Amino acid sequence: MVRRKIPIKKIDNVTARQVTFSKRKSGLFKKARELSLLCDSEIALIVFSPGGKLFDYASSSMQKVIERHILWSELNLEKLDQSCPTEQLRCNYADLNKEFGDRIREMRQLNGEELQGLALRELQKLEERLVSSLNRVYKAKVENFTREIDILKQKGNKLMEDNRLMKQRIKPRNEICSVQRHEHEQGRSFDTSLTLGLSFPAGSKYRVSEQ
Amino acid sequence: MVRRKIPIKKIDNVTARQVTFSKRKSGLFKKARELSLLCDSEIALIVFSPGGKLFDYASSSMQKVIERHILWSELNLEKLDQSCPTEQLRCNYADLNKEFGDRIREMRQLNGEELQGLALRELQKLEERLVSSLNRVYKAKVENFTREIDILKQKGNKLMEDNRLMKQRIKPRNEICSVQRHEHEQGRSFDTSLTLGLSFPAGSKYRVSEQ
DNA sequence: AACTATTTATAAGA
DNA sequence: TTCTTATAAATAGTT
Repeated sequence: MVRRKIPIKKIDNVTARQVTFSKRKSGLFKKARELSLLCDSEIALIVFSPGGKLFDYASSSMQKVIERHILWSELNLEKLDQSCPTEQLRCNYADLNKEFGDRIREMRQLNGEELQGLALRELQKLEERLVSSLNRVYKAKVENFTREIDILKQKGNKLMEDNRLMKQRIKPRNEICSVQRHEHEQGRSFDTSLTLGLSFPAGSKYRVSEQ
Repeated sequence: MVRRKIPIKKIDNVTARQVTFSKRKSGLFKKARELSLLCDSEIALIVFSPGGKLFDYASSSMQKVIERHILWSELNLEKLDQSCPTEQLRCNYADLNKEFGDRIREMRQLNGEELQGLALRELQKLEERLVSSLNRVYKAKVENFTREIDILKQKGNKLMEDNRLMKQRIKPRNEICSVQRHEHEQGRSFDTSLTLGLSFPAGSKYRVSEQ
């Protein structure tokens, strides 16, 4: 783009490539910052150098932008209905979808310069509501997972208590009881010996944000 | 940047802002594509318009770049050791960390033009190995979660079987047995009634990729 | 890192 | 929206 125009294809010379990368990277990040400021738009930029080093920029936070991107990707692909497990959640999503359609149709009927800005604000509000609702759906999923484990533990503890009581009734008669094959496990609380961290790294840094 | 220089702050006029957004967005995406091609670097760009519309670009795939970003963020922040649950996984990470340090030191001792390219390739290989190892660590975590649930179910089933056997021993004697308070639960397989989908949307589209 | 000749990007206007 | 154009900004090659 200057002393001589260069073709846009991989630069073979390693040194020249490194220099160009450094220069153009600065330019790209500057442009990203400027667009974000000038137009008040949310932007994320991730760049890995040819050497594998990471450079990034996010107008708000990388986590936020990536989450928003995930939400919009799922919305656009209309794939959520497949991954929505319980009836309750399915309804939740179906309602949102219907509402979204209704609103879009409503707004299509509006005309005139003045109403365009209004429609835009309506769309933004609608988006906010969708994002917030989807976040609630995701949180419900995570809660379900945790709940399953809790319920399993509870049921296990009840069974152990029953077991213990029945044993007390049987033992005094000094019977050889086939169920004692698991005795070594009795008396411990019903739990596994596994100490678990997070199920997925996203669970720490990239979890769905609180509403 | 032209007929007149404009200050880099939010453009108040809505129309002007939309026009500027459209123009600069094109420029930004063009620059991102060019940098990716010229320097063979992995790039992702996410832009939300002031109206909330999504535009994105990724040199490979958005999923890949975001995953690589997550891995590198965790590496850079050196937070993994805190979220690494089992001793085995902790060792895994510690070893990788040590190896990384050793290799860096090794390469720092190298000199000369010719060796720089070699060192760069070494770094890239090393990066690949780190990414692959971290992927294995994350997969292990997910497996642990699933295993915990399986073990809980297994233990529950064993206890239920014991319970049933003991009951058979007690019942013939026609005793009033306090443990029958849970009888309505007997006979079912040990499980919850919850039908679970994914624990997190990331689990589908943004899960750690297979190695 | 600096310089600078050119190419690109783009703000304002049509 | 799209084009035109005057100018600002970015940058390839050089030092």
